[in-house]
Amino acid sequence: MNAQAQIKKGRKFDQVIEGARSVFMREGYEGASVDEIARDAGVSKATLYSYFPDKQHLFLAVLETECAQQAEVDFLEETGDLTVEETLHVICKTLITFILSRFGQDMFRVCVAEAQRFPELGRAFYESGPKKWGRKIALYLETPKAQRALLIDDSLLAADQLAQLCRADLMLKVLFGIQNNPTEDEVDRV
Amino acid sequence: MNAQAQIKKGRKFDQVIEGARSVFMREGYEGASVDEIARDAGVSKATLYSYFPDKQHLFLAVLETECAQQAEVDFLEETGDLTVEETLHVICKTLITFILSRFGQDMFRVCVAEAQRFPELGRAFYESGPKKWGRKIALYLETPKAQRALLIDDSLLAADQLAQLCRADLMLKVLFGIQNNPTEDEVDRV
DNA sequence: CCGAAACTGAACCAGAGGGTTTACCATCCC
DNA sequence: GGGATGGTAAACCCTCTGGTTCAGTTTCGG
Repeated sequence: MNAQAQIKKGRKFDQVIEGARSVFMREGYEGASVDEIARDAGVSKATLYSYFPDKQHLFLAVLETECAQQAEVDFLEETGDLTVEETLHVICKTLITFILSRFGQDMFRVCVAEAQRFPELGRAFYESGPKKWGRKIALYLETPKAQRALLIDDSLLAADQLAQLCRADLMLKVLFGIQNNPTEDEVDRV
Repeated sequence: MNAQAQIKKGRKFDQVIEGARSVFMREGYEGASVDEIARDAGVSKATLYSYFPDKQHLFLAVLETECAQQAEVDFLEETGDLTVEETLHVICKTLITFILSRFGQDMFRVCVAEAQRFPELGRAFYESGPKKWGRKIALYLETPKAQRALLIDDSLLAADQLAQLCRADLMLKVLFGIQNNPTEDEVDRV
């Protein structure tokens, strides 16, 4: 009764997705060739085309699972006995680590690049990534404990801004990787 | 004696660059075909190839002029009799307007997308864009007038962060365009 | 008005692209 | 044993791509 039950079948399915993922992330949509994907996935082109009707659907399928995986990333497992400042520090560090990770970078790059060609993609990425983080952070900011320590009226906007501050050096990472500024971020913000 | 004097010659040069610009921005590097560029530029493929040895060089040339143009964007023409808060407001508004403009968006998208394939591109974009803004804002923040009103130790970092706050809704623009938050940004910041 | 330089159009090339098909193998379950 | 089912390899089709060439036209400075 599942909607996608008709599409996916066969044992090599995951191999295909994984191979496609790596090639698409490396080369972008137009840059990736189906032959290369098949080779990289250790699968024949025929098999590949038995799963997906064409390149586009394969691409979308990959991005779908990526977005789902992105949405899984979590934080705030235990925040019980930390001060508000410490908690924010943890949040920022987690976010920054994720954003600077290979996964986060590739994801971001490909989605930005192809959001034009695949309009739905932009929305899906935004929903499963930034928006989700924003909501979670906002949720924490509305906690009585946080409210007592900070004066915030629009918690969603504030959450967005906090998240954005963490990105301050995203582009710098193209050149080198630092992640020691969360401390300063915190100080400035609180 | 100029380094690039040997390369560029002929009357249709600008047409070529312009056509290439629009196609590359629309389709990305791999997505753009040379035939389409020639058509769009109102020029024959032969002419095109008389200017540039290959697609890659054409692409780089386009991006070069784009970066130069990006670096031209200016603000802070007159800041004489404005309060510090007002000045910051103006700066933010200018930055946001630029970032959300068609030009800024296309620029950003293509550079992010192709920074992998053309490593120098990422650096060039960063230098002529974000870095330049950061330095300019930092310059203002070090003004005696600003120093009197704000307590800032690392003005470059602060500038980066201010600029970054302005980007808070960049992705939202994929869906709709707002620019009424600079006011709130200011309030939070000062 | 001449001659050179710039430009054109179209034909051409080799290679690679997406996508299909065919004929053949490996399981696995009855 | 004998079909299904899922997989494979390779050849194949057709289109498009980047890139070249060339005979002929436009443009323009002197």
